[in-house]
Amino acid sequence: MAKKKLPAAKPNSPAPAKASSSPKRPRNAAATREAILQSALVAFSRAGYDGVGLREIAGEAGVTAILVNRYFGSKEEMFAEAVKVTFADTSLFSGDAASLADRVAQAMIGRTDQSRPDPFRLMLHSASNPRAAAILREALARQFEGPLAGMLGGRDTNERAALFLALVTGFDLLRNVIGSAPLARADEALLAKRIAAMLKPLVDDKHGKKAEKPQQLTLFG
Amino acid sequence: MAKKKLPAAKPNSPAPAKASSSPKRPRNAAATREAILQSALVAFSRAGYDGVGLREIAGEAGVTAILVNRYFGSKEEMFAEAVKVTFADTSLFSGDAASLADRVAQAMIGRTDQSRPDPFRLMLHSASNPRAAAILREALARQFEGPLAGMLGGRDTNERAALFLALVTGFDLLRNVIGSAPLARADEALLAKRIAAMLKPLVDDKHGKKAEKPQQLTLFG
DNA sequence: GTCTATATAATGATAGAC
DNA sequence: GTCTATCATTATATAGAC
Repeated sequence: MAKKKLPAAKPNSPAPAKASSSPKRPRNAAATREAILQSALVAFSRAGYDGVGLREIAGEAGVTAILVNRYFGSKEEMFAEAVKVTFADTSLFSGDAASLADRVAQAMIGRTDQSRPDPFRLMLHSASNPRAAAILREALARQFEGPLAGMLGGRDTNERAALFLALVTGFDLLRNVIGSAPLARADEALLAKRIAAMLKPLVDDKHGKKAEKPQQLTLFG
Repeated sequence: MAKKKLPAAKPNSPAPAKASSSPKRPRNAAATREAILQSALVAFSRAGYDGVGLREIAGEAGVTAILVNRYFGSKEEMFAEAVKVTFADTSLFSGDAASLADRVAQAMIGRTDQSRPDPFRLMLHSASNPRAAAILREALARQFEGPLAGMLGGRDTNERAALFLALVTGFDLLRNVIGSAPLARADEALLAKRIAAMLKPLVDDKHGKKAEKPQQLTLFG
């Protein structure tokens, strides 16, 4: 319906007030850029890189799609900035290492709000695009794996941090993206206990080559 | 280049031999359907539901895109069948439960071939599409969670099976889709040990409400 | 600073020729 | 049984008006 929009509705309206008090039209560049970015955070987290168009992101910010390219250069560059911002909150990995597994497990079972920016959801929804995956790989390494590895003692901290994130991400995938029934319906307290039990072998490392030089870590990812 | 294809190359060729011995043109419907399906298995595993077009799938099978709709009805119906076939191999979850964690961990670290059909890769690359996610949810529950839960004793077998698959899937995501450096470079034997250590708390269940009725499981997912 | 209008390309699906 | 040709839609990105 309305195949090409009626061309006789607004071609020569007298321009009443130059739209100086329009509800959603920021006046300066910085505010417009920020509005677009905030819209992108939510949209990419909800639908992923390929799942949302520039028109949708711009429309939610109250502007048209052209401003996305004007302020960010391209969709890919905007995505890169959105990823960086979404991965900036590392509070999930702060605190003492002893209770890390329990805290993260407890935090993960509460993440069901589909309408808020979320680094794991953003990654899961965008990983299928190779370009997006490359951006996500770097953000994951520098903003998540790195800080998390810093909390872990012992050997192979980067590898153990990555396995830690693998479970967290996989759980989010099955529960909130795929919608696995056993995880969606499970008792939350018990679920958190089981996740913590899986994470703990990573935090208090019992593996690695038992009899070796006790001081030999020079390789950092 | 070649904006609309030169229209003077082959409009009235004399049709030399009716193409009865063309290298990639199956003669009967069943063979053509199977060729398309096999092409779809590989393509969907590599690029996901949204990442591959009908023309590409058909071209790899040696036919044109119209036959996809002819034999499967729509892209979505073809995807559903491809998912079912790709999830049909449950040999990963066969054998004794005692060594399940070690066997699966060992099997996962060897899955790096991007050019073969793979249920986890297929799921990871297609989960961002809501329609594909719904199809994957059902296949995962009936063809993976179910058989795996059947191998586990004790309580909440469906939930523990889902957590088991969460780690396996998350590991595949970070290592082979995102391309996390610590997981891609890690020593494989040590990696398998750590994954098995995370899976074992699920196989030999130590959680669940300790003091309760020992016989009370009537709810099946 | 923001818009309308458009360029270019790719998608899934379909009609009809052979 | 399979094709060429085309439909309608959508995508990102850009040109130029105001």
